[in-house]
Amino acid sequence: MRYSIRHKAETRQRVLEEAAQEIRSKGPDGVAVAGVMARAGLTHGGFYAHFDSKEAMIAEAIGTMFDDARGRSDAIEQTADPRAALRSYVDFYLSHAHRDRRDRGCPLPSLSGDFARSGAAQRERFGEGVEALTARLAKALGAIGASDPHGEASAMLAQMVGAVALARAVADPIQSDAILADAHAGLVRRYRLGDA
Amino acid sequence: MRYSIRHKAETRQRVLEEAAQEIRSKGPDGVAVAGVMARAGLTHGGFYAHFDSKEAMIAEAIGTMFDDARGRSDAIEQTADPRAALRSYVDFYLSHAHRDRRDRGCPLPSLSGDFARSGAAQRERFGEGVEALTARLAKALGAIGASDPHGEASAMLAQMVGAVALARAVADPIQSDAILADAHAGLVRRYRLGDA
DNA sequence: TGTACATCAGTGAACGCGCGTTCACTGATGTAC
DNA sequence: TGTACATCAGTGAACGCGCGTTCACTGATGTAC
Repeated sequence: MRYSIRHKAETRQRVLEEAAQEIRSKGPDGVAVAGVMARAGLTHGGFYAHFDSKEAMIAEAIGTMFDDARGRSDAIEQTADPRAALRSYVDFYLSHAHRDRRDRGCPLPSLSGDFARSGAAQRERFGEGVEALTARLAKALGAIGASDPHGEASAMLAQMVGAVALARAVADPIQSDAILADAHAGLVRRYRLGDA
Repeated sequence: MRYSIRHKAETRQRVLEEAAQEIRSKGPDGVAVAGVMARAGLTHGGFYAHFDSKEAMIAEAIGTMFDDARGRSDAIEQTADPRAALRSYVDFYLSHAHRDRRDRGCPLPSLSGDFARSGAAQRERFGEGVEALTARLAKALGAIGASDPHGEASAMLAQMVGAVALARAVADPIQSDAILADAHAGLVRRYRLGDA
């Protein structure tokens, strides 16, 4: 064996992370194998030593994106006060920073349109990501006394995803800010997250 | 002059309508000039007699899509009872039929991700479409006594757009149905649209 | 310890295909006589 | 009214480019002696 056992795995992971960023900022169709490899400091020819196809890499990169998202939503479970946990997640999700950094944030608002058109494998992973996030929100909503925690978590997530998706797509910054603020106000009022 | 004066304009309109459908089902990057022309019963060579470029055609087709959407939301203003109008629009928007027919429905859930990545001209048109629809919902919400009609309309639209976008992207039909139902239940409860 | 060998991650040229765009040509039909 | 002509929407072959994929090759380094 030439390189250390971990060497290949590390390269692969680096490629996946670059891919995950590019997918979020350019969409799955917008990423080019050669571009992702170049960002990882490699040439495109080596790609197939790591992945069977571009499509297979995209499917795996979805996993990487949701791992990132999971990291951010960990705080929901780790914060003792569920109301404060929800408030801080909603604050983050509907923030200008989250809207403006497509390459870093939650994959749901950027990519639901693209994945609606893609293959079953990718859509299954996407569905698992949606469910995982919904379950975390549901736990917190249950803790503050929601009568249908999972259903309300699902509706809450839809509202945040839709608001960020629309806020990113409109050209006018005032309109965009208002879309985020309106969704934020609605959620804070509905779940009494104010001053939490 | 060879063909009647209207002949060319009619052809152009036919091409735009086919393009609007293809954009919604395949995304702007997924549409091919040759494919759209073939659907309109033409060969690809004639395309440039009608449009300067593929991009120019996409920009115009966005207008066509919002014209379609405007047609569907006309009912909100034309129905006498605002609560019934809202209920029927929410029913339509969160229906299985709307989820399953991407090529016909509202362009917001399918395309917000794509337009977040596109040029200013296209995003401006998109923003106008969002605002027009929000204003219609706001009028009805105002009529049923909402305290901040425009803000609540914006939050309501975000929730519907997010729910349809997610419902289209997940693979599992049970999960997908649940996402629509949860958003629907939330809106009906919040605005007392039950049995309207 | 030092040296030869084997491995295989990574290189870079090449191929094929799809697609946007161009262009010389066609032929249906409105107009002029 | 009928006929020749001019126009131009539409045709279809061709071109160039980007990109996914393949493949023969390289060279850094772990292992065996």
